[in-house]
Amino acid sequence: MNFEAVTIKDIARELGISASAVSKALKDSYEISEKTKKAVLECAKRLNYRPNPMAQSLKRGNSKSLGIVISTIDNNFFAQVINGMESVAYSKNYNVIMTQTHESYDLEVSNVQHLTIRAIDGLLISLSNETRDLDHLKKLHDKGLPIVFFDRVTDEIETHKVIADNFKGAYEATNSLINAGYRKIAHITSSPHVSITDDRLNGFRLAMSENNIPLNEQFVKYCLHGGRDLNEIEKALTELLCSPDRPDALFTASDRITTTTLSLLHKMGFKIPDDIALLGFTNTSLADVLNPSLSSVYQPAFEMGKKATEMLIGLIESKRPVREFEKVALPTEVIIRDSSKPVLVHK
Amino acid sequence: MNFEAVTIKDIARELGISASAVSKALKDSYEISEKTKKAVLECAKRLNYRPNPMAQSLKRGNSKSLGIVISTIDNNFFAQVINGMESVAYSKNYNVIMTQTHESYDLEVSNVQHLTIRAIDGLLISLSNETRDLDHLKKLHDKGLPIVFFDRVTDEIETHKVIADNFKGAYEATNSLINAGYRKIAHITSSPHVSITDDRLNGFRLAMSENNIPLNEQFVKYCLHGGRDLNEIEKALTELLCSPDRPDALFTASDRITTTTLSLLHKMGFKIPDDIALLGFTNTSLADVLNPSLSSVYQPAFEMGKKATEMLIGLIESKRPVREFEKVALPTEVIIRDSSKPVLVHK
DNA sequence: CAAATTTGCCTTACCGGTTAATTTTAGTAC
DNA sequence: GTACTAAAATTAACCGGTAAGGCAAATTTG
Repeated sequence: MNFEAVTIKDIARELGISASAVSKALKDSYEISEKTKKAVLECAKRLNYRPNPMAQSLKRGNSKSLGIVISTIDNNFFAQVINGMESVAYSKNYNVIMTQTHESYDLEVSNVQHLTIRAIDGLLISLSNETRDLDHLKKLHDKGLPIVFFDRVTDEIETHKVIADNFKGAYEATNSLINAGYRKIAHITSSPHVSITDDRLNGFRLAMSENNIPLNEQFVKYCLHGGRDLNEIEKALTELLCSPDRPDALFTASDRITTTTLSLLHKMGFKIPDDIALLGFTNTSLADVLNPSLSSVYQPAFEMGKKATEMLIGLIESKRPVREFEKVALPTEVIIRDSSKPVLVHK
Repeated sequence: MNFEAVTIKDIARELGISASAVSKALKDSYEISEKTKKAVLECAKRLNYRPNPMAQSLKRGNSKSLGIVISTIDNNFFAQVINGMESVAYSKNYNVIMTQTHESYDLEVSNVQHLTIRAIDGLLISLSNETRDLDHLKKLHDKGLPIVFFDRVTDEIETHKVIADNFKGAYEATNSLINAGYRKIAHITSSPHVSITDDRLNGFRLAMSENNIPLNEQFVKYCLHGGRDLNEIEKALTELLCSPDRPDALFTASDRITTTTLSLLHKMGFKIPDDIALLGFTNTSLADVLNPSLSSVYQPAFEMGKKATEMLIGLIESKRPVREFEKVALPTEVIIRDSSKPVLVHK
């Protein structure tokens, strides 16, 4: 069942020269005469010769591929990030190998393992919601594997990082809810101890305190699996909404949580924004046509993917060890739609 | 900048035996004594030895990776397909390398080229909307590269294929519109000469003719780029809706076309379903919470990815050449929501 | 015209792992 | 002690491409 390829030896045999002459001719080496070069090039084209990448990798000690670890691809944000990564990688002649953690620490460890076994030249990773221990990554980083973190990052490993400006996005989103007249604002977020959770929560807290609105700590709900399973969001919503003093607005902290919350609110029969307003992080292009149109914090996902990949390839191809690392925060965009209409207008 | 690994030679040196003894011990060969095997295994574990996949690939002549060609990953349908592919590939120790055509024939050719240069063991492909000429794939197929088509397939190459039951999905969807009281049904679809376009159009036509509803040929609109660019859908909609005898329902043929049509109808100020009903192929999990909730034909995307990958790995690992090929059609599901409510109820 | 240099190509070793062919070692039989 | 055999390990070749080093022929130089 294999699909035999033309090798450098076939060309050598055809022209009656040695394999190394062919190799050198193909690299336009000064050691080879113009006549021979021309003959080799012609023959290579005629036989449709392609160098075997595995032989090259083995010899050179690199693989020209990048590993990507994300939670799941079926999510607008990550799909757009990968889109950006692929565009850069492809243009620089790398390919990408993607794996999903589904927010599980164990899967993250085994995926990272799997990827490094497969010989990647560098790693692009957004940590799973469950991940607390970073040993699996520290070991690789210490051994010299270039790593760039994006989205969910960590301070424990010194390398390049690309995030959205989560703090500012959350701060502005919360302010917009406050300006629209909402006061009892609840926040549904992912697992604590994840970078994006902290940043977004801090932005939320600052906006609240700057406006002198006391924050009911019961109004901050964590979803340990990042909203991967519906039940945890359902539980958070039930706790928030089936109480006498329920919030008048929800600020949700991730793509999955936001869209699932919208679905559940529908199912539970809440009118948005009359019964409760909703504003959340999401990258769905359908925000405009949701019922109601959904106010959202949009992250420049494609750019994040591009930037992270450019940084990683920079690390990989750097001649000298890199000592200075960047942490880039890309601007988010808060877009107000009907799901957080001003209170005065509709009440 | 490289990240040196433990090799079989390190183990050999450590134990004072030859490299080949180590290799054989690791494969539990009968030629090696139990004592040596135990020592090798212990040492391999201690040094955290991992065989170099490129060396193995070079020797064995395979790469344990599968190429995937899709139009774009930022699309619920394809994201779910890839999800399914990844799950199977990963469990069978393959990795997947994904590329996007963005519906361009040229990109399809260059991506396929790029993938085969990278030495894949097999190819999973959904043809681009632009693709008419299949020479680039025929050549590879003739050379023995295992290929499985999914979603957008072709009759010109004999191999396994996995599709959704597009004909039946379209037939049932159209029938449901007819049963709901709509008569002037328009169909917005992708490029002609693409398998899914034909199948869906035929299902549409059959339902119409079985119900003795004459089909206005002006009511079938093709989008040559599969809805990748907004303008072509906008043009189709304008032509359909800005005419005295305009349709009372739209049946849209793909994920992108359906969601974009919904957005545009909103923007143009049409009330759905009062002014015009909408039902289309889409895999978005947000169908329920769109405005209005969107009637849809759902495709088992995850299963499609799984099935296609199982078939491909079957081809790759088959000892004897495969002569009998399957074309599997997975059932679609038509889900009626508010965007195609019965006419009597709301008019 | 011989010596020195350049040109152009070949031989060889290597990357890391696999495996056929072969040699060494240990054990048994006579 | 010799002959024979089975067991255990080694050597060598290979996968395809790369690159250092070597060598013969052609060209330049004194």
